[in-house]
Amino acid sequence: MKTRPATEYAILGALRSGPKHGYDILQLLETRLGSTWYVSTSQLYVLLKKLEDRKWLRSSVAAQRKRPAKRVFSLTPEGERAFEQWLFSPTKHVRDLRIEFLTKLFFIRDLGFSGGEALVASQVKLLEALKETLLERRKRSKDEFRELVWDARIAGILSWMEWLKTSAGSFLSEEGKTLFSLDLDGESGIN
Amino acid sequence: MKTRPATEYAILGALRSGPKHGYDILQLLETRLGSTWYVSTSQLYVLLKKLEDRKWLRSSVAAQRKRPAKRVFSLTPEGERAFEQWLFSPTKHVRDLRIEFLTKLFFIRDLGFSGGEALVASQVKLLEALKETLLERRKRSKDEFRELVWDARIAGILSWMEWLKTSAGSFLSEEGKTLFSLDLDGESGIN
DNA sequence: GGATTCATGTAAGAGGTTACATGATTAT
DNA sequence: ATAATCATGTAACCTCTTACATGAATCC
Repeated sequence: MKTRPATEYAILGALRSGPKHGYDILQLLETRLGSTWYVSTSQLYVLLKKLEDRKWLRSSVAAQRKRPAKRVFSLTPEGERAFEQWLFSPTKHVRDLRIEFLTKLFFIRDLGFSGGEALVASQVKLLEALKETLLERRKRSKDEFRELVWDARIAGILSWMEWLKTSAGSFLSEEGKTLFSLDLDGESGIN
Repeated sequence: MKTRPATEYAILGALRSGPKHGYDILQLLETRLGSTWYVSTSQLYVLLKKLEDRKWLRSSVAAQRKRPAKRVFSLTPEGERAFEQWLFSPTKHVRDLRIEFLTKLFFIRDLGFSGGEALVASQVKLLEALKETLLERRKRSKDEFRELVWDARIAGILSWMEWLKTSAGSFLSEEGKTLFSLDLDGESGIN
């Protein structure tokens, strides 16, 4: 199963709070997500077309007296489902945390969803498991270069786990709209 | 100044220890760099052609009695210069540490270069400076999401700095380095 | 007789960037 | 007047992946 590129979900997320036209989406992603997620204007319109073909979006043209016509996009029920499924899934790869996971957290809070803590918890669990397999492999590694590689990856994972438990936790708990529990997992007292 | 994709430098690195043909390069990168750097067979031949066009490589066809002809590639002086310039430059972006920087360290040790410690030191310096600017920006950040983003990036940088000072340091200083020995005559040494 | 190793490539496609192309309105 | 904002797109190109294509030699 090939997962769709994350950029498309950012667009879905922008539309989750109501129908918007292309330029609007651009503004929203730029001002709110900032440097975390840059979508070029060209790419945006290409992706909007693609998402409409896939029936996750539909559009209607809104004529304006003084401006070029706008194409207003809105989520279809399928699109909404796809977005929420993406939103609450932890990322499989560590490299996707930096952009993709951050964006998930953004939308969860921005759109007023609950379930952020659960997402963080499942991401921690996933990283915990990954860390274990890497530690295993590190033990078995034949040469020093491999060890160096595993060390780097493991260090990165630990850093993200720490971040998830502290920064991400408090980001979600601020505002107090959902119950905050840092009781993330049973078996890892290790740091 | 657009930097060349790092994959090409891995190929140059493989050839730095002596002329090789495509299949050989593939084997070498696979067995030595392993999962750190995967180059598909198709990509390899495309890149070899590109590098030859760029005059960083030259090739000659070596006929074999019992096998299909091999095209043996070797570094030109320009190629060698380009490789060494790449080899001793720290990576500008944190995301490139995972693959590109690791590979630099591999080649420095594998080829018996000195100057690894200096590279590590300059990479640390670069990250240190980056950390400072990020800390500055974090202070100025208007919303909590931006703070979260900066926190993640800063944590990642700190993790890498720690790794550079410990793991990378001991990797370079350890004895039993494989000093490269050239095997210049064509098909003798292999299998 | 069938799988694996040796050995080299082409072609299509996915996902993205940069450049190009258009044009009206509004703010300075 | 001219720059910025609003508003939409196409085309070319880059890097990498996957699939396709070929074929002899050797190992089991």
